[in-house]
Amino acid sequence: MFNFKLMHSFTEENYLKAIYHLSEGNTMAVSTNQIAEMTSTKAASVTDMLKKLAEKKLINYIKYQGVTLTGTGVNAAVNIIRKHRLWEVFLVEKLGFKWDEVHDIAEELEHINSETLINRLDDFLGNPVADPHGDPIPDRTGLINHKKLVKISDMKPGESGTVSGVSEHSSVFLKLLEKLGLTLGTKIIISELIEFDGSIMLTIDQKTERTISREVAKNILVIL
Amino acid sequence: MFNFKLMHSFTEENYLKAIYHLSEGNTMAVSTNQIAEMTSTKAASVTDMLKKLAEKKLINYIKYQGVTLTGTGVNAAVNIIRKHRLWEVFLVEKLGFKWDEVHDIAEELEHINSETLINRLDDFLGNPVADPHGDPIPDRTGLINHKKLVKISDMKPGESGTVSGVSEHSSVFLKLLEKLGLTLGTKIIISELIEFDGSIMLTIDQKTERTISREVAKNILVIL
DNA sequence: GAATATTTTTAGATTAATCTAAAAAATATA
DNA sequence: TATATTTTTTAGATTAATCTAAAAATATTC
Repeated sequence: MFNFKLMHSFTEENYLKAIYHLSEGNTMAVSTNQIAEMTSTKAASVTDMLKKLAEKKLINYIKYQGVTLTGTGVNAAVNIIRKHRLWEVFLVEKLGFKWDEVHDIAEELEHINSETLINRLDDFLGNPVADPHGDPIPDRTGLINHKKLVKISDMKPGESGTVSGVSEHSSVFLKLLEKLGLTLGTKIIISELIEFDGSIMLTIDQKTERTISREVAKNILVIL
Repeated sequence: MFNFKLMHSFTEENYLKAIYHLSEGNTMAVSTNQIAEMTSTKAASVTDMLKKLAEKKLINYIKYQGVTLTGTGVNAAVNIIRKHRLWEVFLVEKLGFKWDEVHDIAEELEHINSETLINRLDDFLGNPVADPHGDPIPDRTGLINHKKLVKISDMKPGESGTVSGVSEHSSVFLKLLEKLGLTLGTKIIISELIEFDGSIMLTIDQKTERTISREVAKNILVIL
C-alpha cells in the first residue's frame, strides 16, 4: 500500500497530521508556532520534534524557514487521516454516535497499527468516500477524491452520485435515512424533480425508485 | 460503571492485566520475575512500576513478598480484559479475521478509552458472553460468567445455552455457521439426539428448528 | 545453620517527549 | 537603516519507562 514500512510513534503521527492539515495538502510551508498551537505544545518542543522528523526524512526542514512534508511524510499523514475518517464512519454508521461525538475517539483509534484491519474495516463499511462530516476519505493507495459534496436538493435530473454525508445529525433523521436505504455509500441517480412540492424522485443502487421531500434532500450530501 | 475514574497509562494497564492473568483472578500473590517475563521487561523495571502502582493503590505490594491487585486494581484489569475480548469478537465476527489473527490488534484496541464506545460496541455485537477463543467477557458491571464452555455434541435434550465460541476456525466452517444462523450469541435448545448418525436437532433463537451433524456439533461451544 | 544460589531491589544511566528561560535570527516599524 | 518586536532555536531540566550492574533479601542445599 503506502511505500513506507517504518513505524512512527503516536506523537510523531500527531505532528505529521498537524503539519498536513496546516499546509492544507499544499506544499505551503508551516511555521513552528502554528504547529505548537495545533498540537497544544510549546514552540521549543516543536523544534525538537522537527529535528527528529527531518532526521527521519518525513519533513523538509530549514531552521527559521518553516517545514513542508516530504513524499513519505505526506503518505504517512494521509494514512492517518484515512484511518481517522474510516473510524468516524464506523462510529456513526455502526455504533450510532452523532457526528459531533466521534472526533476524540477517532483521534485515539487512528493510531491503531494494522493495514489489514483498516482495509477490512473499509470493506465492512462499504468503502465510503467521505466521513460523516463530508470530508473525503483517502483510498488504500492514498488517493483523495477532492470532489465537493453537494446537497441532493441541488442536483439535476440525470445526475448521479454517492451518498457521502449529512448536514442534519439527529437520530430521527438518521433512522429515516436507514429506512429509506440512503446510508453512506449508497449510489443514487436523480430521475425527476416534482415541481408541485419540490420533492425529488431518485433511483437507489440502480434498483429501487423513491421520492424524497425537499427537506430531506437538503440534508443529504452527495459526491458526484 | 466501574467505580474508578482515573486514567492509567498504556503501560500501567499492561502491568495490571499481566498481574490479573498471573494470579488467575485469585488473590494469589504474583512475583516480580513472573511479571517481568509476561511483560517482556526486566525485574528492575517491574519493581519501579510496582512502586508506582502501589502508590496509586492499584496493588498491594510488600517488598520481596510479591503483589496482589486491590479492588480498584481488579476493576481496572477486568475492564481492560472486557475491552480486549469485545474487540476480538468484533474483529472475528464483523471483519472476518480468524481467531488466531486477532490478538495483537486487540492488544492495541483494548487501550482505547471510552466507556460509551465499549458499551455501544457490546450492544452492536449482541452482548456476547465469550470471545472467539471461548474466554468469558466481563459485563459492563465487571461481572464475569465463569461457567465453562461445552460442545453442543456433549449436551443432552432439553438443555439450552448460548453459542459462545468455536474450536474449528476455518472460514469454510465459519461461513457454514453464518448460514445456519449459529453465530456467537445465538440461543439454542437441544430438542433431540438422532441415534442413527449422532446428528443433533436443536431450536435456534426460539424459532427455527434445525438438524446439525455430530461433526459440526463438536466444534460449536456453548455457555449453559 | 552456614554456604550457596536465586530473586528482588537499589543506584545510576538512557531515551522520548516535554518544559522554562535565555539567546539568536527574522520581521516589522519608526 | 537602526531599533524594536516577534519568532525560532538552544541550553538545561523534568517525567515516564526502561536498562545494566551491584547490593540486599530470601530460599535452597549440604
